[in-house]
Amino acid sequence: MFEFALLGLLHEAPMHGYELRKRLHDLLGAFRAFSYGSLYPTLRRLQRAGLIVEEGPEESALSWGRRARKVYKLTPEGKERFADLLANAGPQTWDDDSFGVHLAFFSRTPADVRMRILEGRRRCVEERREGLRERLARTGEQIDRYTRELHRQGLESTEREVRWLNELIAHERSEQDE
Amino acid sequence: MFEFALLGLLHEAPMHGYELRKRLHDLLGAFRAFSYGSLYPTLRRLQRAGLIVEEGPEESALSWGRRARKVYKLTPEGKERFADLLANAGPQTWDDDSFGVHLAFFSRTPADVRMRILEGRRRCVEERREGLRERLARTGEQIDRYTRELHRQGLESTEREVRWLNELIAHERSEQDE
DNA sequence: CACCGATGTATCGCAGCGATATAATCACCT
DNA sequence: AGGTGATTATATCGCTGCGATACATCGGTG
Repeated sequence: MFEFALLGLLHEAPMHGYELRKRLHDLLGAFRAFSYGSLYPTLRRLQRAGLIVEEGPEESALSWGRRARKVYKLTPEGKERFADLLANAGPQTWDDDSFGVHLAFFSRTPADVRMRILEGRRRCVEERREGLRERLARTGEQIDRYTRELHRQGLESTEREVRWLNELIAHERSEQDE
Repeated sequence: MFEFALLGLLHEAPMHGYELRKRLHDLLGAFRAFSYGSLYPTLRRLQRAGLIVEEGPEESALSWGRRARKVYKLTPEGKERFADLLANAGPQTWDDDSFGVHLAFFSRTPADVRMRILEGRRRCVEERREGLRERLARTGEQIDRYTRELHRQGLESTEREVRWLNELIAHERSEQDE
């Protein structure tokens, strides 16, 4: 997942770790924070898998004095891998953790896959909503006040998210027709 | 965190793994799902730490024919540990992952700690909200449509959560004064 | 000059997840 | 009586990601 995000980011330009992290943080803002504890290991994983490579040590002319940094760039296999991940978009693509990340890379995502992800996400949130509705109805008044409050808030926010997704989907469709 | 949840649940009654999982799922509903992959290891961890013990094999009379199950109950140390976790409630208590869990155990939480957690959570969400506002303002129109949409939605939902927390806090205060 | 905050790379141990294996029991249909 | 699938139940494996921490350099500000 982090793998997906890093590959996506490196499509913009070659970057070093710190930069990737900042860029990602900027992109996802509230949605999800990635720590260096995942960043560097993932980077090495991608490198071992041949999906990224360290850019040669040239271009030192301009920016010397700068601290040692490793700039990574995508290999053709890396680009392919990113495309594959999108092509095989499935349930884990639209769970709470990844949906935001994928949305952030939508401009680099084919229209049909965009639609599949949006609809998958909608179904996922709708299911949660139904679960909450049922739970709230089932447990009449006898349940703990705070838990009830938690579920009420959860229900409301899933309802909002479904509405939001509907708008996104509608917009997507209108663009497709034009 | 899972540790906190299990200790909290076992205050209700002695339970076996499967039951704990179901109860937790019911309690948290949409909020968070726990897999058996964390459940059983955590249970063993708690047992090793002496916070829970397997209940003796008695009372077999009533329920035989049932599949082997291990019923755990709290030790005094376990109860103490739960109280300690509440007493030392800090930042990790009110992050996205744990806040819901803690709220679900509020009826077992002292009023002053409840207030500390609610206010901590509010500050945390407010900070996120400010971050999003700033980011939305800073990046005028030039940013990717989808990312922008993500941030807009994020901002709206954090705003709603702050309002919700305000209500909870107000209610808490009104109860304190009465 | 001394300190601080940002830049930068890196590792360690732990928490939690998803997938999977295994097995007994129950409710139901035929 | 037999079969089938859902539910109850425990457990492990490898992996992802996190928080804490360490370390080093740089550009300012007091």
